[in-house]
Amino acid sequence: MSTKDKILDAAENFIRTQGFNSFSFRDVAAAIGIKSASVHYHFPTKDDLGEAVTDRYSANILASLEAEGAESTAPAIRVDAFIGIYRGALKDARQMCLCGMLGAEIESLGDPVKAAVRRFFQAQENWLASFLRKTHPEQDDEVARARARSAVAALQGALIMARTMDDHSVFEDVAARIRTGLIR
Amino acid sequence: MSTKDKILDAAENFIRTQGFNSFSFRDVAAAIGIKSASVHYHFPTKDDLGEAVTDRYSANILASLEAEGAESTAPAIRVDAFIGIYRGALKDARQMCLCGMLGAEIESLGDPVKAAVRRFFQAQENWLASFLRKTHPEQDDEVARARARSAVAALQGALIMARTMDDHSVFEDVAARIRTGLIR
DNA sequence: AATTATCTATCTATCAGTAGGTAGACAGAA
DNA sequence: TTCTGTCTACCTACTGATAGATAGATAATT
Repeated sequence: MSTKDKILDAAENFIRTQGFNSFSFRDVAAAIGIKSASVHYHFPTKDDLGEAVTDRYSANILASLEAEGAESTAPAIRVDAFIGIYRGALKDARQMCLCGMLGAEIESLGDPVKAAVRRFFQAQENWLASFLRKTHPEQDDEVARARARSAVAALQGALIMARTMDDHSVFEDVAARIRTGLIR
Repeated sequence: MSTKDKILDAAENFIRTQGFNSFSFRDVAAAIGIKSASVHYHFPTKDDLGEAVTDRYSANILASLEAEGAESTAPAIRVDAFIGIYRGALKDARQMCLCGMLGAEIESLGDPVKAAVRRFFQAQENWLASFLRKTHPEQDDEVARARARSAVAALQGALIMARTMDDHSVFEDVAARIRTGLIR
């Protein structure tokens, strides 16, 4: 793996566990065995790094939804793929969604990172709303959008609560209700 | 207002807008026109300050629920009081729930703050679950708990999304669905 | 083929600024 | 006098960021 990718991996991990403002260039460098000046070589400023991590994360999520939850797949499978992305973050490494974390800290971020986080949430809402318009063509677009927003919000909040309470059942309780709410 | 209260107010504001790791003792001191050493006099460490802010916040929320949503009040009013706490944070100052922010950053916090945040979420869940057991006595306790957790999670996530998208309608869309879900 | 020049990725060393935190002086109130 | 609250002055550690050196690979020129 290239150094650039190692840096992105380490930075993503720091952001998703501790937040954007609680890690330094030195932390990232130490995590992968280089010096902080070398991190600056690949990403001149912390905002550059944050933007790159966020863009890569968004692309990965969308690609994963494309793979596991393509339009041809059955509705229940598609919903499970969507929820599974959030569950995986929690189960694999007790992490937040990258953009859930950055969204909480949004006021302390630079404009490029802010914009990248916005794009992520818009994409999540769009994916779910478009799913709902397909499975419930009789429903108003506004209703689909509201349902989509509610599901994304609940998943983000579920990650916060499950991590805080150190109890995965919090996430599962919320996920189960979202699932039936989206499939119904 | 006492200096101690001014410090708590300023710290709460910083945490709820930017997060616990993006403000300093100097920031707090400057916000209220004193020196950082004086902040240390009232709260020796940053953890002490974080714990005090969190405990005060929890007490205030519970008192407010006691006042506006006491057990004798009609269910719809009680739910509105609960949701209104979250809406107020967003509308008045575009702030997060203090514990939603700290919950996201939980891994970077000291144990006393962690514990205080946990107590808040447990109290929120308990309040809503006890409300639901009263309005739906026929329902299992586990269902009430799951419904309560889902509502709190969705409200926390709604704050993140509404702030990130700079669009209050995101919050209102989610709040409306939670409201009907809780009253039904 | 040999030489020269350029590029890439890293390093060491350093900067000015800020972090959380402390010691001790001082003024006013009890 | 003693206690309370605030101050000045300072500490060590760390922050994001930069400058300049260096080694190795690659490309261009002779």
